[in-house]
Amino acid sequence: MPSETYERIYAAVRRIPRGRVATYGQIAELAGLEGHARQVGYALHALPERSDVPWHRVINARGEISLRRGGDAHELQRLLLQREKVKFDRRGRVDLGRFRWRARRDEG
DNA sequence: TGCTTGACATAAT
DNA sequence: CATTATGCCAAGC
Repeated sequence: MPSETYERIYAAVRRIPRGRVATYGQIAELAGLEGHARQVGYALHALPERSDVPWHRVINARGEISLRRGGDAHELQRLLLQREKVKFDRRGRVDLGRFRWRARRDEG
């Protein structure tokens, strides 16, 4: 069982609705880790691909998939997002101005 | 225990 | 909007 911090992060990621994307900063804020966006990415890194957490809906503040080359995870994320009707830019970036999910406090 | 790295964010240029 | 520099906390060695 992971640390309680991770649990909070996973819970926040699960709050992301379909067809929307959220930035690490948002997840951190929802998880109560405002300012610790790195830990969000780190938690997702430790997340198994068999997990029920929609990690693919989490991207960086630039609307780009930060995953490094050498792994297929970044491609998988793009495919998963495309299945969510999320449009990608020519440079492989998402228009946060349209697909960015506004977190809600009274929701859930 | 201490240094380096990391699925990032923000401010400055 | 892209690039560079700095800050934050946790994991890995």
